[in-house]
Amino acid sequence: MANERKIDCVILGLLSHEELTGYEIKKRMDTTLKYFWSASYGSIYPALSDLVSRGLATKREDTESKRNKQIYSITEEGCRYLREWLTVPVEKDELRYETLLKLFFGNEQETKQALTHIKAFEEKIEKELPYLLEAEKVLKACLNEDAAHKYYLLTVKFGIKTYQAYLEWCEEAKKFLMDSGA
Amino acid sequence: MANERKIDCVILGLLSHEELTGYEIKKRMDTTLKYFWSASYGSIYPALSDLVSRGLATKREDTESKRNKQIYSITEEGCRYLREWLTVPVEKDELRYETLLKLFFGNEQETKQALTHIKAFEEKIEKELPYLLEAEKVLKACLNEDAAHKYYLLTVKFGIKTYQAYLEWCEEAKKFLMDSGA
DNA sequence: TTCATCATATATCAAAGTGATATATTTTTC
DNA sequence: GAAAAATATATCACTTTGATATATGATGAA
Repeated sequence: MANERKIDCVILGLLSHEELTGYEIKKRMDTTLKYFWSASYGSIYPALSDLVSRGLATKREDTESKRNKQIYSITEEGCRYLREWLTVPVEKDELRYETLLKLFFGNEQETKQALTHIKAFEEKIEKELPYLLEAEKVLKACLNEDAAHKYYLLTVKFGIKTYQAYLEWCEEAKKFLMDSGA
Repeated sequence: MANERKIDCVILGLLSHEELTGYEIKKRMDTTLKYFWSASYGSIYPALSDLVSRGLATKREDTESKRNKQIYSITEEGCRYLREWLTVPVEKDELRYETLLKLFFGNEQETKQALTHIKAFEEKIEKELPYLLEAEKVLKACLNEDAAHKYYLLTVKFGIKTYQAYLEWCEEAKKFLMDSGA
């Protein structure tokens, strides 16, 4: 258990809670996991085939719906693999903010440009924060319904804390740039 | 100017301030830019060759040192390219925290495991925060020496703000998990 | 002084992952 | 009933990582 592909672990993590199609997995990525992880179709579909061939998941065709649905489930072996991965220490937490990159090289540009990037960042965060706050409310209300909710709430709280810190920084950064002579 | 490779832009950004070798560029990545960007040798060296062939940078052999040093400089064309990129809106700010992923799937594990991951995260942040605080002090002291320092300080302040938010979250998360019955 | 270790320096490559695109069907909306 | 949106799978060129190989200069301890 040294070099696990992250995509395998995320998919198994999602499947450990419910059966899903590739499309639904992508949706989870773009909503629930969005604030701390992402994945593309180009990694999800091949990974699903691979998981099946390795016996970590199984696939069945959906007969009820009219759609060409491939429903994936985790196997016992898959559960073991996931559990094992969860015990291994975290390898990497990575932040890759183009906003900070453009700001860092800002001496090449006008103060105005820097302010534009900061404002765009601020707006994006302000737009997303309400969803996190709503999620917090919902999760707090149904904390006892599922043991997993406790952990979901923790990741949501992480998002809220950092987003609030971002907004504070935006305020200070704007003030700093405007004071220091635009 | 739609699809710029990020690696080209970071390298040009660094070269816009000083001449550098590939090795030195990697060092900048691992120290100064570390908190919001990263890059590997496997992308830096090919990108440097490519930048030269596109006329955005020039290469000269270092004759003074005994080492096999290839020193790269930005060209006028490269400066234009960089300036142009800096004006284009940010495409993506991405956070990819394995810690949160393992926490999110934590219902599969013991509370103890979750606490272990949180503590490891906390320790890592606590270890790195002093460097950011030191950088802040240094930059504040020599703010007027270089126009770029203003922007460096902003990115450092971003790091400090978020790291402090992380530490607050760690405290709360640990308390929450221990209270909710370990 | 010599030997090991560390830092400097460049280069390459398999593997992982992205982002875009193609295709087709069902469901919703106007 | 036509158009638009959502569901669903699949593929591929391209970017980047992470590991590894190779070699030499600098440092310091024995």
